[in-house]
Amino acid sequence: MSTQRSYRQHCGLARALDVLGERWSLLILRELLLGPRRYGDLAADLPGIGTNLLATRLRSLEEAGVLRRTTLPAPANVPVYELTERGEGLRPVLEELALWGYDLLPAEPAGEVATRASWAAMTMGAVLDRTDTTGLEGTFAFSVGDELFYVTVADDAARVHQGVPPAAEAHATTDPATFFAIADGRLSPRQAMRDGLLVVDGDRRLLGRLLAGFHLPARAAA
Amino acid sequence: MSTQRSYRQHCGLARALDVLGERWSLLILRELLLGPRRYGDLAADLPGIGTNLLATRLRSLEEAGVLRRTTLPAPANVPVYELTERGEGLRPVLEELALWGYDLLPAEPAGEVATRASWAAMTMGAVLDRTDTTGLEGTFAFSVGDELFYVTVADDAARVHQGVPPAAEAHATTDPATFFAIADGRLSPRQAMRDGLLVVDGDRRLLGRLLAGFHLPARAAA
DNA sequence: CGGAATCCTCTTCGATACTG
DNA sequence: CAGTATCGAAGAGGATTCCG
Repeated sequence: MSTQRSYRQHCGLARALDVLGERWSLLILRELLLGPRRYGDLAADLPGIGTNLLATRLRSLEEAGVLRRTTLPAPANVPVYELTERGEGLRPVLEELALWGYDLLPAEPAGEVATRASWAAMTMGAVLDRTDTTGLEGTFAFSVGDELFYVTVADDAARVHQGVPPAAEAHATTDPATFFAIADGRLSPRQAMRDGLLVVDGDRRLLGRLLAGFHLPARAAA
Repeated sequence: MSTQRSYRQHCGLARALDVLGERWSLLILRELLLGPRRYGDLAADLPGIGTNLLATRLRSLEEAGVLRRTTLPAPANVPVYELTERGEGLRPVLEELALWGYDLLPAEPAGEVATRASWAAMTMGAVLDRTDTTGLEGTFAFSVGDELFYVTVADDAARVHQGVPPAAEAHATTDPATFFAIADGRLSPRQAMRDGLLVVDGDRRLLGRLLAGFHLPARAAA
């Protein structure tokens, strides 16, 4: 079938791009960085991809050993796609590239642009992952609109996962507008709580400390 | 002209891919990581690109502020393309991605595959850049077949540049086969010198120490 | 109903030829 | 030397249909 288009260069970068360089591939992997996902959820979170192209990309990424198709343990028993270890190895690359691109992003979403709190959270996770997190260890759940995700801070890795954690030090509930306002520093968590826009269950102090590091990057001067 | 195809997602990664995600773009930037290049040289080092596509990419990358078109100072006075600071900011991303892809590369170039010592050198530079280089500071020139490049090791940055350095601690001359054999550890520099396959001018000891760190990455087990 | 394969149109790519 | 013009081939996007 696929003629396997290739740059035909004996070079690591060219080889990486042979595998990852086609349209949508890295965005599929971005979604999987948040955890295993179902086909339909991937399609929903990648508006515009078209179901045929999603299937094609998933197949070629699976062939390349970057992701695998598997089945969630009972009682879920649903088929999902998840990163392999090789795919997980792309996390630093995708985080760096996201941070680089964040600087090119307009301050406000303009026009018909899809927005997800979890995309911002991934960028925030990249920031947190590059700072000292001692004393912040724990799990922090977020409900933002209809999105559910959580942040885990361990020894020296910070990760954002989609879904609901088994347990958490704190659970924050808010709406997207408030979430983004806090994330880029326009609103303090303290003020948001006072106004009833941010509701926190659990360890408020620790969540407050988390939010000091879990935010969008400073933007370069225009 | 170009409808500026975009993923239309308010996400750093998606934005980065809007700018860099099209075919050939990152390979053009790879070439520019080695220094300013002329249009014709880019075309020659990217076999298969097609001159129209090269022109289109250069234009859009210039518009994105990743590279600029400029003129080399007299007496050269030739037009070249070079990275902007924003483009230079992609170096860590490209190095990480190249290291990731290097692992997928077959041990031997198979079939009709272009090979350049400078591509390997870039990967080797990425390795060197991630190790401690104290005591290795200096400039080291290489002539490999018809390729000329040099490695600079400063405080804690190692870089590979195309061309001839103003001055160097040592100058190594060899053929591609010997260079690759040394680079991936199949041949010791010492042995290559004894066999007359590697000729070194200047500080042999320091060059020998450089080559201890300037090599291709260890390959993951198959 | 979720997970794809098919079909059709439009855009992009690749190769060569051509021009200032 | 540094690009632009052109054109057939391949890829992407969208809707619909098929399969379990």
